[in-house]
Amino acid sequence: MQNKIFQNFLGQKGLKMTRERFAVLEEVSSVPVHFDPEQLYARIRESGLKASRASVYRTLSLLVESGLVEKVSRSGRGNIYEHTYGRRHHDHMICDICGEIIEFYSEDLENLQLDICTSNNFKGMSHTLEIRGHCENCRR
Amino acid sequence: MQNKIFQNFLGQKGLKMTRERFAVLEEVSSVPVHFDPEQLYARIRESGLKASRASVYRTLSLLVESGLVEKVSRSGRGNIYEHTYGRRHHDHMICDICGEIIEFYSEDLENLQLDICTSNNFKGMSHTLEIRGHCENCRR
DNA sequence: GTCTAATTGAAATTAAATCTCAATTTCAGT
DNA sequence: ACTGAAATTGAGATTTAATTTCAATTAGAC
Repeated sequence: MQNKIFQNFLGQKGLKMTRERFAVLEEVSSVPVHFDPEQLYARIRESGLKASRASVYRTLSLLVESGLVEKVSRSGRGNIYEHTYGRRHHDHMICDICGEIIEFYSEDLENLQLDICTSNNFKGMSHTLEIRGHCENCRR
Repeated sequence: MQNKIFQNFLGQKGLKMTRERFAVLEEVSSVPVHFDPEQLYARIRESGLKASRASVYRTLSLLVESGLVEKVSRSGRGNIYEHTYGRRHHDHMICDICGEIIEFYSEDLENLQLDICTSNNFKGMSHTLEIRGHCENCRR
């Protein structure tokens, strides 16, 4: 599972699996799917776990590198991350009014992007598609 | 042209066309297509024009609202904007290595997004697609 | 020209994220 | 289990981006 994955990732890079890194991964698993670093830090403090703000940010970067977490958006002030372990890739619609985040996935969309990368001789590693507008509820 | 457009926009909102706002729009027109607010501010200082940092940020928001400027990305630290007057919508590939920004446009991609919005009962107003990876030059 | 509401700018403030560096911890090699 | 080198940590300082404050100024309707 994800602990093993993270441990392998760290091993490959000659990094150590510390108590703090474990705590961050632990909390990432229990936090809502979309979260921001400060939220995560606050929750770690509340739960018995321990990791400084610096470690939270540092570990978050490693988790992104390892593929367990993705940076979702930078619409507002800070970054929003999401826990991606066991969830397939998807993109987001964000309601400008109520802030709701709707996830969607389209095979066609993914393929189209691959084609576009190919024809530009670009090696696409990741992407973010964010559609902003008004959600179902706010359309009235 | 764009001055008129901005003026109309301001008029409609009961806002005033000030020297400072004019200066910002002026400089947006001469700056490279992709720019960040601090760059813009620096260039305004250099040229004879005058507008405080606060006014630059404030005006930039208005320009986005008016449609003359778009927020492109928030990949790194600050926001990147682009001047969109007279240019059609497009998306971006950003090289993780050298930072190069490649623009692209795909009718199919746009249509696909429309379909996706429709089937989610979402009224899409704008979107940002950012593909990150390695550009042609950096692939070796 | 007058008047009022909008706007400005300098500096303080907020907020997110990163950096510093002495003290601590991990873990590979024994 | 012990040791030592190298990685990691945390508290607080720092950086950077952006926003806010508010008294003084200015635009523009009348």
